[in-house]
Amino acid sequence: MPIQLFDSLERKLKSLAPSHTDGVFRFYNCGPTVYAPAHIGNFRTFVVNDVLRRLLELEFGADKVKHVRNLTDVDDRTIGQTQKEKRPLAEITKKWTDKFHADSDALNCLRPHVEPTATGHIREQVDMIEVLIENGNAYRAPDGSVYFKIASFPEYGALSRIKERELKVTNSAFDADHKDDIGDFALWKAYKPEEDGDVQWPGPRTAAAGRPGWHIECSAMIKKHLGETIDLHTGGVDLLFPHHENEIAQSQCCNGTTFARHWYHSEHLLVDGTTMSKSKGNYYTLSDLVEKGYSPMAVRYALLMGHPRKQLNFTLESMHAAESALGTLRKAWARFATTASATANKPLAAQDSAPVSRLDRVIDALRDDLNTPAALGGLFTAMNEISDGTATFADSVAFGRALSILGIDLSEKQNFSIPMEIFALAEKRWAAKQAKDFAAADTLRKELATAGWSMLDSKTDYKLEPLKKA
RNA sequence: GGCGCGGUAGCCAAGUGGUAAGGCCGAGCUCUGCAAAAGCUCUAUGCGCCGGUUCAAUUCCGGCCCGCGCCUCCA
Repeated sequence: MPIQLFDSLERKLKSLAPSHTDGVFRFYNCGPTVYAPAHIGNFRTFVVNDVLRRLLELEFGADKVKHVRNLTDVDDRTIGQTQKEKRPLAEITKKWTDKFHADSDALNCLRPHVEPTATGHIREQVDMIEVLIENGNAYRAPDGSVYFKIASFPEYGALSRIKERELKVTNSAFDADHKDDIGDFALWKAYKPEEDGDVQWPGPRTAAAGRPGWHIECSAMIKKHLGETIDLHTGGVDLLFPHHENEIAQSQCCNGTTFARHWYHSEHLLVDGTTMSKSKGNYYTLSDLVEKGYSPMAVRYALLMGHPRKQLNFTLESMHAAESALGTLRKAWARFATTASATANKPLAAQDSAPVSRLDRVIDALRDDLNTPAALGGLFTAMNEISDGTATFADSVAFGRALSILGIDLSEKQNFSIPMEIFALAEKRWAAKQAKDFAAADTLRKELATAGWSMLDSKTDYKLEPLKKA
């Protein structure tokens, strides 16, 4: 069964396969703008793409997948941030790039093979813009900016069906006030001293100095790192229009070939039933959730609980469910891993086929349009079957493989430290318990709870855990 | 107004023309000084509403109600 993914352009499921003779599957995922911490809605897309990357590597081979994801490090928002903070652009984008990497790592997302930046590809962008001007697809505006002329590209709107839409004409849509047509978009923005600080580069021939428009960076970086035709282009739905529509226009007019053979868009993450925004105060970053006591792995799990092409409503309750589910998996795996080791000496062939196929339902669910909730369900179904004490070595291997495709790391990472006074209280309680002074032990347990800690006894030992914050 | 998506148990969620995966929560049992943990067991005669097609619909068709997203900041 090949990997099938919904194609946003043709609006149907299509099989994925490399088209280049080298057999390398080329895919590009639109990355973050590094002017602030990425929120978990952003990470939904990146986690989904990470599962896709892992699945592709399983399918085509680890060395037969080339994954490129950009960093937008110059645009209205990054520049706006430099003005707000009165700091150099590079300093701000470095800070948030580092944070993005740290969060991605914590979420167990594989780094893309190439992570190009917009500022690192000014030359490539200018080159493309010049070709577009020469081809008559772009024009210089009076202020020295350059715009793409959508009327010059008949297929414009195929992806987003923009021709069937009514463009809402507002004043802000005409912000640039130099466009010939409301649908035209900026390829190059002329330098504005009062807004842009010291951010500017020499522009395309005939244009003013300034900076690239947002859309052109992806077209230029894709051309450089993946070629003129790529096998898959992904991103969040919000990028479908205008960003991806514009990329198609730019690239196809410049290169004269099909830009992306397949388009895939993941849906929005909602919070409390509505889209995330700072003004609504429903804006979570990874750090926010870690601060509340949730593990990054639980965040990843929570982001995979919904089908990637369906809106997913994120709540703290779902975080709790994710954390619990992860705990169940962790304990079950530990349990049957030990029973599996007992069978490890048996010949593999004798125990291979059936058990491995039990876990195939996880991979199969993923192959079927990246159905992550079904994959997670399959994981538990298999787990329940294996947990009856009959787990074999092959089960254990297959289970581990299924987990790794989902990028779920079950190793326990203690992300808290125990303050000395808490440890002292716990020791005191343990001593009281050993002395069978249960009244004192209970009082101490309450004290620990008040301080935000829970003490878990076993026969010979105890464990301290912080209570979850609301 | 235009484009699109969704409504399945307390919550999340998959799925199929032939009678509902899975997770969380909850309950019961075992275990246990307490509290947990762990293990086992249980939890939708029904899939927004109304019609239609069909031997059979949650699954197809039509209408309606409700929710959400997008329409040039946006993963």
